[in-house]
Amino acid sequence: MTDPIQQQLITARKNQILDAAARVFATKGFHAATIKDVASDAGIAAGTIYNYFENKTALLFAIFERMRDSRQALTTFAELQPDDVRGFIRAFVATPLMSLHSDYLDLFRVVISEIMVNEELRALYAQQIIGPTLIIAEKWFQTWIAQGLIKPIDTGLMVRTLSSLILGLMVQKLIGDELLQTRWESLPDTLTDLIMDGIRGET
Amino acid sequence: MTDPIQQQLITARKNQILDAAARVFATKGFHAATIKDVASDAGIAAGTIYNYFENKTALLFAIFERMRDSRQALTTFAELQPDDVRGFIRAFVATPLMSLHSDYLDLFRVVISEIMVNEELRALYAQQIIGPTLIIAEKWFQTWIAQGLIKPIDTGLMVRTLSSLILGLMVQKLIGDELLQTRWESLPDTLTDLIMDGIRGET
Amino acid sequence: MTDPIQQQLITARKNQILDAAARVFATKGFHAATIKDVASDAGIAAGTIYNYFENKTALLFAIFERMRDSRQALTTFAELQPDDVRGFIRAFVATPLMSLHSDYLDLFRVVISEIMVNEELRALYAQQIIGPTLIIAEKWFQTWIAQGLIKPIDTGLMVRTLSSLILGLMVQKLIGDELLQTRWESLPDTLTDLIMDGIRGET
Amino acid sequence: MTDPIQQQLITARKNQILDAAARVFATKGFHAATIKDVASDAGIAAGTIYNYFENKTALLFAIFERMRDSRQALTTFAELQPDDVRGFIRAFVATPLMSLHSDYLDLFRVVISEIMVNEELRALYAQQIIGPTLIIAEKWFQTWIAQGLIKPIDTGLMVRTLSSLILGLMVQKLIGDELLQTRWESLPDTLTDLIMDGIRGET
DNA sequence: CATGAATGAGCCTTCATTCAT
DNA sequence: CATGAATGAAGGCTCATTCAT
Repeated sequence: MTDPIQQQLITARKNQILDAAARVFATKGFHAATIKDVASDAGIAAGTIYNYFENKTALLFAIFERMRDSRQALTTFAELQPDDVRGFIRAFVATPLMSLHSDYLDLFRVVISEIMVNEELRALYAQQIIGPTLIIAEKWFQTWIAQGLIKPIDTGLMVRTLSSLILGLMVQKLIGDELLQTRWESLPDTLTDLIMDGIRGET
Repeated sequence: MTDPIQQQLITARKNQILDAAARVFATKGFHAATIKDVASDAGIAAGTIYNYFENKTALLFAIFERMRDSRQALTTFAELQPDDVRGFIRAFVATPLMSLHSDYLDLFRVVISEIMVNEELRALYAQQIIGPTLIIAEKWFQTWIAQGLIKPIDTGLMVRTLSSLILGLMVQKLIGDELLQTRWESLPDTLTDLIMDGIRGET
Repeated sequence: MTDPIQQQLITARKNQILDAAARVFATKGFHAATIKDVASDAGIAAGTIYNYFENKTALLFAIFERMRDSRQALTTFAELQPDDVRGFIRAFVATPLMSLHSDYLDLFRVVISEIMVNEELRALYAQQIIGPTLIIAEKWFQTWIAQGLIKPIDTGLMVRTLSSLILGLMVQKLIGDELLQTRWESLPDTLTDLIMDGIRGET
Repeated sequence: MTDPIQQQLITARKNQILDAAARVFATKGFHAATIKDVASDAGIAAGTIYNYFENKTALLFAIFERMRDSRQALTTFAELQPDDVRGFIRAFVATPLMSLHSDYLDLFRVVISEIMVNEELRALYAQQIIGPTLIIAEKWFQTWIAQGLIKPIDTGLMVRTLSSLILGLMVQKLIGDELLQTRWESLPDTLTDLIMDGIRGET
């Protein structure tokens, strides 16, 4: 049961299956992909998958969790100066944007697609990914306002606007916007400028 | 063949079917919905649907086209003053946001979900909805820059940022963000302020 | 919906399927029989069965109901004289025994087998077949006791003994007892004698 | 090979497995029970079962054989007086009826169910359990008739009637007849009276 | 001999689509 | 053009059985 070597084997096999599932889902989409597709890609028998995952949906959820974990690993703003508004904003924007590797692109597409439609997955996404980020960010904004570093804006709407902006850019990139894809690297700076100062010409 | 009365009947029947399909898809999702579900909701036989639409996917595409048309109808900025930057931005943001009625919410959810996964639908969305909007908006921004009304920003990235912001807010609302849902009405003004002037405190 | 011709067609198709199911179940047993077996035997596609029956188990239940109905049709003792104890007993015994045609033999085997194991079917059998018979019979016995026609026995146990005897004979015949099969016709008389007078030699 | 200690170990392990199988089969039924269920209940691995039994069906057969053996152990009428007709009948009836403990109830249910459907098991039951009993009983009846202790009835039908009565009562008890369950203890006497003297009132 | 992961045949069921009426 | 019964391909999932360790 708790044999560490067994656990490693189990984890390895799970990852093998999830890697295959991620590839297949990304290629064909979740609904079009079959368990046999995943099994073939993983080089195992279809039935074996059910020794490690409850059902097809569980594969999607596990993939989702892996994405969440890999994302949380990135979301560390520890080294930032507390009053460095611009630095924080840039990091806040750049971190998720840069995590959207070309490897993850198609997988993210599938997960987002299912999030829209699957209530349970949607709740997970809201609670485990969006939620914590919003709370952390909102505290920073409140601090800055108290310090007079930024205008006294509605922090709740502000953090949602920021995260929506990021999410929307990702989705639009996924949709195939060429300019976004070629200029993706320059987004953090451009966005930070916009958020800090807006577009209005100085008068 | 091209008997106008026949055409009207055909159009009416198509709309009857699409109305039903929109309701059913919105309720159960595209994949979970069956042709019989749609037929029942429309009060007709399942076979009849195939007299008007090629297959199930065609229903989704037709629904998509209706959404596109209704959206294009809204996107008229004719009455705006050419130099009213703030007015344009506000309209540009408010129009799609306000079109996300509660009626359309779930349907939009389904369509977005499929757009992510269906390449053909995705191309349509990019070309027919996002594309024209971006082109129009970009021209305005270029004009304003020429007039010195706004900073000399990268207009391509700018319009994509704006439309992504809108799209992202819609998606995040769909995901179930409560604050966004209750404060939805105040978004246009808040966003316009942000876009125009940013968050930085005046020094 | 309530079109009588439609109803007839539906009933005919249901019977066609049930006939096939009865044959196949009788031959291979319920669990070993597949839906495709039934469909092939009925000369239709597998999917068609699901237009008429919920699932495989529903087929068994419907078969059970047909047997119940055909059995109830036989269970009429109206023409008997109220004080004809021997006549009643003989009819009570003979009716079910004689209904066990060779056609029904294997089917009855399957149904009994499932009744043992399927709680819902068991409840149906107890309530709809055994129960009513016991109640009717018990009233007759009580009348006869009141009239002094038979000994003051425990009527509850008596009617259960009788119906168990019948059931047991059927089961034992199904098990393949050759003597029972060849002498089946003489059972009613033999049993009636036994029940009336026992085996003890007159002293 | 024929090491006696090895044999004991093998027998013990077989019994361990059969005990578990009996419990699991009785609880879930033969078809619903899985080999893993049995293995879990026995506290061993699924594969181990196949070191002792050919396949799943073999478990059922072995259980059946154990029931047969335990039953034969009971069926000893040695101590009865050869002319004690009533005593013999009572023992003949009481022995199997009383062997239907609540422990065995559900197991018997499963075995009977499979006997109905499995031809091989059915043959075993007929030859090894019913058959010998009938032969023994028939000889007694013939003796009694020769002695004038009972009427000159058809002994073949008679013994089958008796054993069917017992079998039928068991089945009906299994089906859930409440009165039979509460009055089960009084059956031997009641049945013996019935068989000996019938129900007809003395004239 | 014990283990239990791997296997893969096979089943029930769904449902988009067709077509005779 | 409407109907809806019939179709049958396809998929998720189970589980008895095997066999390398």
